[in-house]
Amino acid sequence: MPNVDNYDKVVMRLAPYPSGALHIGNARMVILNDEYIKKYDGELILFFDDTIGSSQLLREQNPEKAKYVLPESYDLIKEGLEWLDVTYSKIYYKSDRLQHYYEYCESLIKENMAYICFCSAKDFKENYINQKKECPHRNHTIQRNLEEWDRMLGGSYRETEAVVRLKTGMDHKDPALRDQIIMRISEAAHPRVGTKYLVWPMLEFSWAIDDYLIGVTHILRGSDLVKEDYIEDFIWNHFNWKKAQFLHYGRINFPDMKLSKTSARNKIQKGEFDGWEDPRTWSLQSLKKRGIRPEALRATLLDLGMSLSGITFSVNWLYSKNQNIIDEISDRYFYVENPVKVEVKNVPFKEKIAEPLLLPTKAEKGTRKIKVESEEGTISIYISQKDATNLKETKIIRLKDLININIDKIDLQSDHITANYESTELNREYPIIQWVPEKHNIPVKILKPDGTILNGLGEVNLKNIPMNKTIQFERYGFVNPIRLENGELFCYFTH
RNA sequence: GCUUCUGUAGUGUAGUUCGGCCAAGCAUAUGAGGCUCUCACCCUUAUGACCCGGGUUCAAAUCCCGGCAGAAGCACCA
Repeated sequence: MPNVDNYDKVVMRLAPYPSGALHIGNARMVILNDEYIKKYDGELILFFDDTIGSSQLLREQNPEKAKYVLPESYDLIKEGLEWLDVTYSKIYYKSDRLQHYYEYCESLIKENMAYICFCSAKDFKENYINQKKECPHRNHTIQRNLEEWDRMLGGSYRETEAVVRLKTGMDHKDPALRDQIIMRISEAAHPRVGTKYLVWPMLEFSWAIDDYLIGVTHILRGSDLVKEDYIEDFIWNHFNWKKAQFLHYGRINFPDMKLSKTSARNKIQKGEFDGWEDPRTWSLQSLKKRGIRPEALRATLLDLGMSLSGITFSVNWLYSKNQNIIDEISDRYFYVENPVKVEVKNVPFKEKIAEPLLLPTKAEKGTRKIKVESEEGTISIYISQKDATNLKETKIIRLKDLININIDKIDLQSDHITANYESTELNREYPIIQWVPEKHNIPVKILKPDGTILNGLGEVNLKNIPMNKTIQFERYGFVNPIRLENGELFCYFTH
């Protein structure tokens, strides 16, 4: 990190916009900040970037697209940070600090660095930005601008009728930086301060003020915000303030994941998603529910580093890191999806207890017991549909830790298979599959990351497992048990 | 279109500051083999990259120039 020595102490800030729970993409910003703070023994500030968001007009005309503060997200964000094990020294709210922005905005007007503009957005872009011309309002006197500023604050103008523009220069070579708006009017209500304020700052302006006031030394932001550096720097230069350092990281694309707090919010409101824990939100809350370890997410994000190039994120990186952690602590159980019944005849015992290891890599953890009983020399068990479709008549397979059976007849139409007892000893020639007794088992539902729910049966020992501790269904994958209700186990699929 | 940034194996990253130790490391993915009463884990092994073209130099992934490709910004969003 550059220029650490220019400052007594490294101070950085997390600046989430509270429009929903933090998701896997936001976590990169959080983790990188946290790692730098730890490395340089600095201070981390949580600064809710809760300005007003979209105007009242947009909220009415296009509520789907509108961006606004969601009251519950303040807590959702804190919860996510806690899960990530990120601590901060203090909390600020932008919505508490409007007076600061007003004060410095007025200074800029007084010093002829800003003016009140009455152009519409379209007009300004087409006639002035694109043609590098100054709009008529730009040359109003300071006195006039101050009067109009008072009228803006006093409510004489409605939304979109007046804005404050910074005089960065209409001939600036970068069209993105020509006389940017720094303050605008919003009639929308804010969850924390209601309609107390009518005039709200734009992101870059508010940060120019706050980063200075709260003493931030290093600012980490995505490459989508590089132009904001210019505005902050412009204002710091003008006030002759000590500057913070900017650091950037590139954008990540998340194919097959819709990573948008706004979009998640809409789907939750419509009832399409089951709250912020729905795996399709990819929120930190949902990852926790799935049994993803925060250390795995941290390591994955850290692997990406500060690279400026656009990255296509592969969720397998996360799964792989997570598996390294949970594989050696997740107990194993039998689970059969879309069960198909198998009747095994001519078994030479009345009852037999299979004793598979809870965790093969740690045999000292012991075994679990699965009992099967025969009636008139026949036992009934279930296997998964997937395994059933791979069976062939007269072929021998092994029911893991139990017996070998010789397939007799396969009738997948009626989900019924018959077989004959073959032998008991392990023989590696035979394919090994998992099974569940017909008499003692437990229904299991699994919620997949795409929102689908799958049904199956699990071994009876699942009735006595702790919730929220990942387990592995052998030859299937890892799941996180969420609740045992009405004799049914409900799990989130991990990976 | 204008502005800025970035280009190392399928994917991501290390190395680029101060050229040589990089015929390029690591992770993940994939193939093969081993271990195992899971097609998990673990072990062994294989595959696979410096965007292109010039230039400087004894020497370039690293410096310079020119292409090309990708990303971001050009909102009264953050």
